[in-house]
Amino acid sequence: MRDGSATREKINQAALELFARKGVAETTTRDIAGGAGIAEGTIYRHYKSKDELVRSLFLSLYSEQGELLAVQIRDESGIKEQIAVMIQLFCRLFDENRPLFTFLLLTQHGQLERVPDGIVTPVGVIREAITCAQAAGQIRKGDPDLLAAMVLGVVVQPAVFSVYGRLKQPYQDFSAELVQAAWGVLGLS
Amino acid sequence: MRDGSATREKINQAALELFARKGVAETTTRDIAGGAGIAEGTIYRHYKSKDELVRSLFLSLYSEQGELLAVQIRDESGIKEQIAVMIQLFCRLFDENRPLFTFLLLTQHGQLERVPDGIVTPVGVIREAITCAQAAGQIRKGDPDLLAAMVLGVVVQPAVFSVYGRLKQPYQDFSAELVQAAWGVLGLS
Amino acid sequence: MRDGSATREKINQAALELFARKGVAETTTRDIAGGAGIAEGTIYRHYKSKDELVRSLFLSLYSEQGELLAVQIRDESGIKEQIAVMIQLFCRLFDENRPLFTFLLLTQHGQLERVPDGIVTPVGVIREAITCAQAAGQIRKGDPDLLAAMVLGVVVQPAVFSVYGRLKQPYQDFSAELVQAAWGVLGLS
Amino acid sequence: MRDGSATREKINQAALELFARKGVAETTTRDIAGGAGIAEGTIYRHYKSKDELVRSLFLSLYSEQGELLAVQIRDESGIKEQIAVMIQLFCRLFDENRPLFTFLLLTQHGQLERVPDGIVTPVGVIREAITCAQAAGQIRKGDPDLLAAMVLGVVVQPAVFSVYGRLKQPYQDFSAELVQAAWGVLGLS
DNA sequence: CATGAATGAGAGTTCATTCAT
DNA sequence: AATGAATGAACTCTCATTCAT
Repeated sequence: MRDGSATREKINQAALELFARKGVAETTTRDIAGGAGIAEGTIYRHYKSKDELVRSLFLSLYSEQGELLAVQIRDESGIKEQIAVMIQLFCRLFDENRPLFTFLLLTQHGQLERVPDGIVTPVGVIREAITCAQAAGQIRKGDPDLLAAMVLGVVVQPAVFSVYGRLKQPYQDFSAELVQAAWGVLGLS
Repeated sequence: MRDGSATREKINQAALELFARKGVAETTTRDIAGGAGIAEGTIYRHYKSKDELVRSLFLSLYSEQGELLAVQIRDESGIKEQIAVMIQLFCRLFDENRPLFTFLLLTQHGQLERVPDGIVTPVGVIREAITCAQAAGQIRKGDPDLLAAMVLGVVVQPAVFSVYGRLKQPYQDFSAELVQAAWGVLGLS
Repeated sequence: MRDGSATREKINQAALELFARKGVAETTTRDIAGGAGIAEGTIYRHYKSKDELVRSLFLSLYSEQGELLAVQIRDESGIKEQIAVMIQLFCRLFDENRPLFTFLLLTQHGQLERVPDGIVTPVGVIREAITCAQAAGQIRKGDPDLLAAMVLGVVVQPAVFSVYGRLKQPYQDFSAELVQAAWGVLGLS
Repeated sequence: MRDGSATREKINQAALELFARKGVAETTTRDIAGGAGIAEGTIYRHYKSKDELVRSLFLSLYSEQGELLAVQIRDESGIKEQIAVMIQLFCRLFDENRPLFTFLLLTQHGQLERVPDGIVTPVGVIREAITCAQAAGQIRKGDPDLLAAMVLGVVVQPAVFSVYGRLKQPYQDFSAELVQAAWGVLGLS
């Protein structure tokens, strides 16, 4: 903490919050510096550019979510339970840190194209679980990328609506319905 | 040419294509003028600002999609068929005009918040169909906004992945699977 | 009036009113066309440029005032009476057409430099009257340009204050005081 | 140089000189930056807009002149002496810094309307002196605003003519005549 | 490591002017 | 003579980035 990593964390926090609230293009480096309580130039001691800050923030948070999901389902063997715990986790995390998910949702465009290989992503984890379940005969065959996308869509689109105020309750209230629907997508129960 | 509607259309076409390819913030008014083959100042005879161009374009295209869906399901009475024809229509339109959907998908953030009331939107149409089906006892009760969001997600998220190259086939190839999944979301067969 | 001079007059009226209210630089050709109820391009059938419109308007109105003053004092022989009638005339015209004087007052900067020779101007008329009075021994010697400027200042500066709201009564109320003061400037009674 | 006050001063100097020479509307921010030897963007670290630069410059210089006058007449008790020293001071300052007065004279239109209360202005000082003199019975009754305006006009209008080349001598040459005329306005000797 | 004044390329926008109708 | 859509040069202003302190 002597080495300035506290400063970096302040930058990340301020940037995340501002990006979620105003959008990336609409947030200036001055905004970020102001929010973090530091000088504008200081940002450039920690990131080569604003763009790198955005990418770094996105990638670390995106893969962090992937890893949380991965850990969560490690001990579950059935796809039904895996889907359920993933969705419950997502709902809880979403309610606990909306700026984070707002940021991920609205930054995915422009970032998804350049996610490097060999990173654990939420989609990757879902896709993996689906592939395993297919191998185990738990669910029907079919393009696992498509299935993963559809499952993700079931969970993410209501979250988008929640962010934009069309759905007003805590996201966890929808947990059971979301699980049910995701199962439906995969033809379960 | 006596009226400027041809010019306005050229602006719309160029803007749509550029917004889809590079993003809104990354597209300059100079880019648009160049793409449309007109002078930069001419944009401002048709739109008060770049922002108004974006909003106007989004709203007209967004509601146009809504109306196409509405027309398509008018003569269908069962929710299953309605879902099916909507998805088939979406798949076909998506393949026929990717820039349009790319634009809508990546511009929704920042625009959805300010969709005026009294406009026909894709979500509105889906929601309406779901409400009717619930009233008719065709599907289970439950928050129609949530159900509509989930159905939308099933169709839209794979489209996003398609736009970003994670799904490479023509979107119509997924048509049957998408219909199946959407039914599953609603608990239909 | 068949020949478009009515249109020219509409342009002049609208321009005068707008220039007085908003200033020359702040008034656009679009404003003028709108105010005159004509198309923007039409202005250019009557004036080569906005600048020429301003200059033409200024010069014709400025010299018109000069001529009105000249006519008014033609039959007066004493400087005291001449000063008095000029000021009374100015006060009346000012109250009757404030936009005109507002325009002249705020456009003089930038126009006075290029008043062509051989034109009758208010200052010229005052200067002439002073020179005559000096020749006739009615007032003391002294630079007639300076004397004319001072007399003009006595009348014009309160008018400026009136335009900007620091003096609120009708300008004619000040008539007697202004005459008295102008006489005082010239050392009369 | 650690604080930017030297830069601000360079901007003020360059702007004043250019505004006086070419007019405010005709002076671009590029001109100012060029004149000050700085980058165009630097102006905006010191002023929110060109308009604010103009207003700030006008107000500070205008009130500065007012304060110089106020200080000058503080120890004079008779209105005659006060008028005399004010005019002598004005003449000297005018000759020493023509751009400053040219700027004030041609910017007053558009700025005078928005002079905030509680600021010392040249007119205010003159008006105050007149009011006192009236109270002391030194000069005749009458609207002090009008009297102040007339006295100001006597001094300012020749200055305008001087700026536009109609009066060519140093302004101090007129000092005695101006004093005499100003006294005449007030009915003194 | 942190600062913040300065930079300068380039953005969005304005508007006097033109010209085909 | 009148129109008004189109022009394009030039404007004001923004902001990611640099660098002397």
